[in-house]
Amino acid sequence: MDTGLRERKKTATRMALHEAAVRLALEHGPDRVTVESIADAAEVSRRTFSNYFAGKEEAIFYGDLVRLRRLLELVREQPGDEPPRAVLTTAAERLLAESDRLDPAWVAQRRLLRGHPSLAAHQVAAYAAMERDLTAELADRGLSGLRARVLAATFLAALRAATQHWLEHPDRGLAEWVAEALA
Amino acid sequence: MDTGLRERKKTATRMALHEAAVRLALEHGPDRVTVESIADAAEVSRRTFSNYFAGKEEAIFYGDLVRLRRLLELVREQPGDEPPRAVLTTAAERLLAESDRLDPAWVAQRRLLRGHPSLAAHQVAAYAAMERDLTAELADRGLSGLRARVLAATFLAALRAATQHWLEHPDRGLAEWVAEALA
DNA sequence: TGCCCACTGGGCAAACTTGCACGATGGGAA
DNA sequence: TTCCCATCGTGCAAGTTTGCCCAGTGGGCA
Repeated sequence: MDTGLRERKKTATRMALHEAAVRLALEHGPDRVTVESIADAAEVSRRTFSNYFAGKEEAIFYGDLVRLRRLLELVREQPGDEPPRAVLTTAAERLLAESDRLDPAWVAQRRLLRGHPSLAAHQVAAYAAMERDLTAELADRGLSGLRARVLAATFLAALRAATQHWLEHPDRGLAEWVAEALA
Repeated sequence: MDTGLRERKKTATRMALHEAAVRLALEHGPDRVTVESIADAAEVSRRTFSNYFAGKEEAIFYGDLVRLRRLLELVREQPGDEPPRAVLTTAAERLLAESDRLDPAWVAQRRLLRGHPSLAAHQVAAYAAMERDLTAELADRGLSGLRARVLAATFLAALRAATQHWLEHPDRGLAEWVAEALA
């Protein structure tokens, strides 16, 4: 972490844009939100928005990107001699443990954005990028190319499915659904 | 007023620095405050502080400067054929009317800063600058150079004296003291 | 006395933001 | 269809902030 003022302000601006984008998308619906209104809400010029995000979808899904990056980090910081599947399930457990998101706003957000065509494309793209990185990480841990690819793909698919399922059946905790899906 | 984003942010930064400077001076005493601590409190670099103010005293007295500038503005916007003394007293009345400063923080601030040598010098300088501008304005209204100078000087002196007096005898309103001093 | 150290003001380059302009895109009205 | 208009992405110049620098100042201490 760079504790410099410049770096902190950039992070703050990125977060302000992300949060403004999510809030406005929830308030008015994802397609009735303009880049300009997001920039205004974040106290920043329209041009500056473009310096941070390629489009409003990217701004909306920035939270997911952070989450996925954190997951990759959790995978990487585990010892190299662990069995790959254990590494993945442990990482998933820790991710859920450190972000106890019973935050109802987050749930509402996911519910609203789910299934929205232009947004879904971006979410898929984010997962695809993560799949690449995760595959590389697993290959570094000795798996063959094919096995790494398959494991990464199925792991992320299971994660996504469990989250989706949890949104529709919040009677049990997300962690339980994830555990079941990974098994 | 320029409603542009750039201009608004500059104003916000200047105000943040001014308010941080006053707050810290009140908390820790005027000389135990460093430029760096002011900049930190305003979420800005030490270098940026220097882009706005020449020193911490200037930052502390920026509020007074704004007040004095507003007074000059109130003088200027009055019709040119008014008697000069009436112009001044009217301007003073309006200034007091629009800023009903019974704000106890402001009083505490003035009490603390009053008499502090390094600060007093700057306050005097601010009044001197205003005296110049006010003299010029009065000269534009037809007064001879000497009369303009004297009227400006006595008017500002009366204002300052009334404020000072009010700080020590807050039993009557500031407006009353000012009215009496001007008479 | 001389030395150290915190604080300051300001030069400078690099990084960042803003404002503006221009072309591209797409939806809706004539 | 064709035209209009809102929105968008992006290049560019000007304005602003940051970080690093260094020299000057003044208080405290050996």
